[in-house]
Amino acid sequence: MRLSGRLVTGRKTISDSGFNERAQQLLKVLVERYIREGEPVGSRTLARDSGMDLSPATIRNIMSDLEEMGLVASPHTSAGRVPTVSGYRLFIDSLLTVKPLDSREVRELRKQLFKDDDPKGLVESASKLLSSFTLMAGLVMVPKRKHVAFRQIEFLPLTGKRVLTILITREGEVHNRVITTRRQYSPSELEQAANLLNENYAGAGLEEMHQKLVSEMDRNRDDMNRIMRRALEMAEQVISPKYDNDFVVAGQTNLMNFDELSEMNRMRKLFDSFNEKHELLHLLDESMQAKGVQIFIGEESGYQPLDHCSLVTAPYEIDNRVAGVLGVIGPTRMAYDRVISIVDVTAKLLGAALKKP
Amino acid sequence: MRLSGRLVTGRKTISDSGFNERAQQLLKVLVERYIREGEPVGSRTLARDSGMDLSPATIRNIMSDLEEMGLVASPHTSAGRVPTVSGYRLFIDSLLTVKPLDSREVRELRKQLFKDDDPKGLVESASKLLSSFTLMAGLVMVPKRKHVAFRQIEFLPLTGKRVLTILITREGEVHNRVITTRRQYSPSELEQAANLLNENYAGAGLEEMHQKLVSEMDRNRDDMNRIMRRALEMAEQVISPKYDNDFVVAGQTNLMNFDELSEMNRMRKLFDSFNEKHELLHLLDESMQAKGVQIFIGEESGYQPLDHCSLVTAPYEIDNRVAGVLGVIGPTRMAYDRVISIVDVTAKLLGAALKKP
DNA sequence: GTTAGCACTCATTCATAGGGAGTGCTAAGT
DNA sequence: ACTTAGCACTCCCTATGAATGAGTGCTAAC
Repeated sequence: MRLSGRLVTGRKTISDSGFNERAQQLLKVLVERYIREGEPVGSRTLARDSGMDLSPATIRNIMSDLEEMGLVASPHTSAGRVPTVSGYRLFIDSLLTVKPLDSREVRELRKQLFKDDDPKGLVESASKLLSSFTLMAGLVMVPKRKHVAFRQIEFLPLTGKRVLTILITREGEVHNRVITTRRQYSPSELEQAANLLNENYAGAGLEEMHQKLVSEMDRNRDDMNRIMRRALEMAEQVISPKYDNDFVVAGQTNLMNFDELSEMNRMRKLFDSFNEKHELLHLLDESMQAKGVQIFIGEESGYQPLDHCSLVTAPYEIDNRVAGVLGVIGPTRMAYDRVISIVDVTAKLLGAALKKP
Repeated sequence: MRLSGRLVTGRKTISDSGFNERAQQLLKVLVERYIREGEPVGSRTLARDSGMDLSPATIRNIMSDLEEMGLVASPHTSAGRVPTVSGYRLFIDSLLTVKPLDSREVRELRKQLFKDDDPKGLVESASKLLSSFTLMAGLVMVPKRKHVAFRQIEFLPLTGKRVLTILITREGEVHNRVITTRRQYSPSELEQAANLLNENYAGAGLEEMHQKLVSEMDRNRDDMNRIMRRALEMAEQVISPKYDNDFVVAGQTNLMNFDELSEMNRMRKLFDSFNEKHELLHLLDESMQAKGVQIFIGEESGYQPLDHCSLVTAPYEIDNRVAGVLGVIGPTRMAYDRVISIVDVTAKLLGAALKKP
C-alpha cells in the first residue's frame, strides 16, 4: 500500500490501526454516496447503504477512526462526514473502480471529433466535447511541436519601413508578424534575403538557424544579415514555447452551476486563472510528464484558485510522442469514475485524430 | 424635446403634466445619487441633496408624478425610488452633463495604447484599457476591411492530398488554411496555379476574383482551375465577414463584483453571450451605424442576457471611414458621465493608433 | 402650490424556540 | 474484545414574532 507513508495526519496512521478491509469499504461507500448526493453522510445512512449489517453505533466508531486518520471530516458537530482531500486521494488511488465509457458514448465522441480536419479545430472541439460530456470545464493544451523545422520564409514590404514576415514550418503551420526595419528595403532586397534563408536553411531547426545566422553575422555584418536576423528573432518569438504553450477552455460557465463554487470571489479567481493561463499552464505542463490520467484534488495543485476544484488530466500522444495534455476542471466533488474515462478516451481519440492526416 | 413622443408609459405624458424644470432637476439629482450610492433614494434625502428648498412632502408629490410617467419606480412600498429604464434614458439624453476625461488620464490611455504596433495587439490593449478604466467589461470589435484586396497566394503541398493555402491581402493580413484536394498535386502544379492567380488578379477584390474565376471555369474546366477555385473559396471563408466579424472581451470577471448581477443564472447567461458572440456582434454591428457614442440601457438592447446591463459603444474610424466599434458592458447603474468619455476617447485613440503606420 | 402630520406598509434585524440530524460516550450484551 | 443500545448533547435550520426604521400616500391646514 504505497500511500501509507503519506497519511500521517492525525495521531493514527493507516498501518497503525483499524484501517481494515471493512473501514476501507465504508470509506468507499461514503465517498460514493457523498459524490452522488452532495450532503454529509451520517452513520445511520451509511449503515443502511453499505449493506454490511453493522449498527450505526459501530459505524460511528469507525468514522471516528477515519476522522483521526484525516480521511473524513465533519463540517460541524452534528453533521455527517465528508471526505477530506486525503480521503478523496485514497479513494481514487485504491478504492475507485473506473467505469469504462459505454460504447455508444465512445462512438459519439469519435464521431464528433473526427469531423474536423485542421488541428486548431480539433483542439477546440476536443475541449468542447470534454465540457459537454462532463458538464464541467474542458481544457486542451495545443499540441507542442518538439522540433520546429523551418520550411520557408517570406518578406513582403508594407508601407514605410514595415515588413510583413511570414514563416512556414515543415508541419504546415503559418506564423506571421509585422516587423519594423531600420531603413526601408526594396522588394528585390527583401526577396533576396528570403531566398538566402530559404536556400541555406531548409529543414533546419529554428535554434540551429539562429546559431548559424549569428556566427554568420560576426563575419559579415551587413544590412541584409541584420534584417534576416531580426526576422528570425520575430519568428522565434511567434513560435517560441511561450506562444505555443497555450490552451483552450470550453464550458467555463458550467462551473457556475456548482454551489460549492458559488461564492463570487472564488469564482472570479477561478475565471481569472483561465484568462491569465500562466499558472494553469504550469500545472498542465507538469501533468504532461505523467504516464496516464492524473488528478489534482483541491489544494493538492498548490494553486489557490483551484482550491475547491479538482483537475483531471491526461496527456495525448501523436505517433507515440507526448504532444500535449487535456483535462477537465470541476468541483472536488465530481463523478471521478466517469470523468476519468472521459478524459482518458478523449486523450486517445485526440491523439489519433491529430495524427490522422 | 425630441423624446416626448416616446414616453407615454403611464397615464401622464411628459407634455401633459408636471414635468417642469423642477421635476427634471429632481430626476437628475435622483439618478445621480442612485448611481453613486446604489440605494433607492427617498424624499427626505432628495430634499436635502437637491438644494432646492422643498419639503419632503412636496418632493413626494413630484416623485409620484415621475412614477406615473414611468421614469422612476420603487422596489416596494416603503422604499425610495430608483430610475427605470426610461428614467435613465431621459437622464442620459437630456439631463446628463458628460464629464470630460481629465487630461492625465487621456495621456495615460494614449501612452498605453500607442505602445503596440500590430493591429491585433492594439485591439487587445484597447479592450483591456476600457476594462481597467471603467472596472467593467471592455469589448472591441476587430477592424473591418471594407474591400479585401488580393495581393498574393501560395499553395504549399503537405502530406497526401492536403495543401496549405496562404493568402495575403494588400493590407498585409495573412490568412491560411489547409485544404484537401481531390487528387494529389505536384509542387510544380501548385506553383503554377499560384502564379496564375498572382499574375492575373493582383490588386483585385476577392469577390471580383471569384466572379472571374467562375466564368473562366465555365470555358475551361480543368483540374487546375478547380483547385484554384477551391482555394479561393477557402480564402473567402477565412476572410469573409463571418470571420472578420469578431470582437475581443477583457475584464469580464469585473462584472462579478456588481451585486445587481450577482445571481448566478444571470451571470452565466451573460458570460455565455460573450462566448457565443453571435448576438452581441449583431448589437455591435448595429451601433456601428451610429455617429458617436451610443447607449443601450437594460432591456433596450432586446437581448435578454443584457437585461440588467448597459452597453456603451462608440464606432472608431480609420482614415475617416468607420472601421469598427468598441464599448463597455456594465450594470445599468453605472457612472455614465465618466464611462461615456472613456469610450469616446478610446474610440478616437484606437482609430488614430490603427491608422498610424 | 406647499407643507405638516399621521397612519400605514414593508424590509430588516434580532432574539427565541422547536425540531431534526447526527455525534460521543457509557454501559450492557455477545 | 467487539458490537450495540441508549442517552445527553451539539449544532444547523426554520419558523415566529417583535422592534426598528425608512419611506410612502393622503388629508387638511397654511
